[in-house]
Amino acid sequence: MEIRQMIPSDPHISKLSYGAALSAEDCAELRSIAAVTRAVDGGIDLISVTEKPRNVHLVLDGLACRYKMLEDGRRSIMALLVPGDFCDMHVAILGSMDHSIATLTHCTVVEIGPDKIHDLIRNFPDIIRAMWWATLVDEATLREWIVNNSHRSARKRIAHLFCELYTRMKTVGGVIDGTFRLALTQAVLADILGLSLVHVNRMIQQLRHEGLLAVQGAQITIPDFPALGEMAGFDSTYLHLSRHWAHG
Amino acid sequence: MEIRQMIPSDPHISKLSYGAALSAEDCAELRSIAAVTRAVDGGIDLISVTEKPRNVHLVLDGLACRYKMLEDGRRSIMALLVPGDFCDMHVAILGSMDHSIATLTHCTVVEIGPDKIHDLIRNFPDIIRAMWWATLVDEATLREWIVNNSHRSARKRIAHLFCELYTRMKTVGGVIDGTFRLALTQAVLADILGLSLVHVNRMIQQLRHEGLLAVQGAQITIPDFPALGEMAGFDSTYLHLSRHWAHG
DNA sequence: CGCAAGATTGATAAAGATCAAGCCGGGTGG
DNA sequence: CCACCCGGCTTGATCTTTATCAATCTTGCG
Repeated sequence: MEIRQMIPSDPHISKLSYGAALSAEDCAELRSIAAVTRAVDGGIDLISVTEKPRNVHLVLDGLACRYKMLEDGRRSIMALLVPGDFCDMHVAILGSMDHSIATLTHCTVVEIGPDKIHDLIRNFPDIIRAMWWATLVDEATLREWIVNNSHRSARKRIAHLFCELYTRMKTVGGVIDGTFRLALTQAVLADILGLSLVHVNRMIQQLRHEGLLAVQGAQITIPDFPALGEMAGFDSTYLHLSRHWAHG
Repeated sequence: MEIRQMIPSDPHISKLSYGAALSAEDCAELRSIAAVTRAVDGGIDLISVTEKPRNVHLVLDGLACRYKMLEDGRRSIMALLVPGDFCDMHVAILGSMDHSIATLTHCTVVEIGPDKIHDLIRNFPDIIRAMWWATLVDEATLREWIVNNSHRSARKRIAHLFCELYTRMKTVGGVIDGTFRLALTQAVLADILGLSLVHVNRMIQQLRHEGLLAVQGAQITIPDFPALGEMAGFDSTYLHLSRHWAHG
């Protein structure tokens, strides 16, 4: 049986609730923000290099990424945006983009204008606080990707990425029985991890044979998450999911 | 002849002036902040993992880094802090550190308490704006490090790092005749770049023999910066040094 | 003088890239 | 309905890059 839809309708609310204690009004506001969506095909730039960024983006469904092209035509992916992820909260301070953001699959996104942000700042401080938290988690994730891509073997690198995605999907309610949906081709994995497509393929097969990973199309299953995490040296601290604000 | 001191006394002012138009009062305030310094030996943690961060740090002299230790005892360095760099502007929002910050050499640092930050927010909006700019540049630098460490050969990786450091040192007035001082051991370079010490050594020698780089102790000379940049695929856009705010 | 930190060298092994096919499934146009 | 085409996955053979191991060298300094 294939699971068609696993992401709840308000992934951003699930996610932000880890960053601040959101009231019923906050949630209502966040729901209303997500009322007007835009459908975008896969492989489309949401913002591209040199462009002057205007809106904050929110991914509600699908998969997008931050990337740069190298001199020789290869693509380097520096971040994945899964449902519930915001981006460019702040970027009005910088004059221009130094990278592009593109959809990898068909996506449902929300564009939030500067007016709305100012409204939030004035009237919904906890939402803003949660959005800052999300930004800081993104930064921590960048650091962990540096560690992963610089110092781990191909095998661990792949395993670590899947552990991260599993955990992130879980926070937006996208994991059922160790299974989640994410249309990651092996070519995309190669661009993320700085490995060749062929090598990614072989390492994934190895993980499959060891029973640590199961992939069928876009459906990814991690049968024994602790085992995979142990193998990869995965420590979720950097995702800051502890809701520390609740204790104080 | 060896150049002893090349960093001007207020590197943070030089740097922040790229992030916002600072008034004479802003500069005076920044100078007074840097009046009370702390001397720290090399190899000391300024903040370590799991600690609850309190103060914002500013490096006035020396070299520090963000790092994590891996399971197997290796060290992964995710960021270098050179004179003029702030860190943890924000981090009060997060409950705990997910990495450590340590000095690599003897450093002169400033610790800025929450009270001072609140004072700045109330009375020096341009300083705050510039500090946000610095934070966003740090984030952009993390992204470029992912690209560098994931997709470039050892040779280019090293060259690219030196191009970045040259450029960053230049913005704080630390470059004279293509020469700057930075006490980077080859072991530290290995931890930054995810390469073995031996391989770093050989590649640096290669760059030296090609006349692209000269290293004598802590003194680093880049005789032909455009040539090195060209070779490494270095594009300084991500450092956001254009002073866009000046045109508008 | 002798030590320690850092740089260098040579020999060998392993991880991963590259090249070149082949395969599989789903969509499409005749 | 079927041939074929294309994107994505798989395989095998071979080549490069980089790691590892084990010394040795250099230099500043107590």
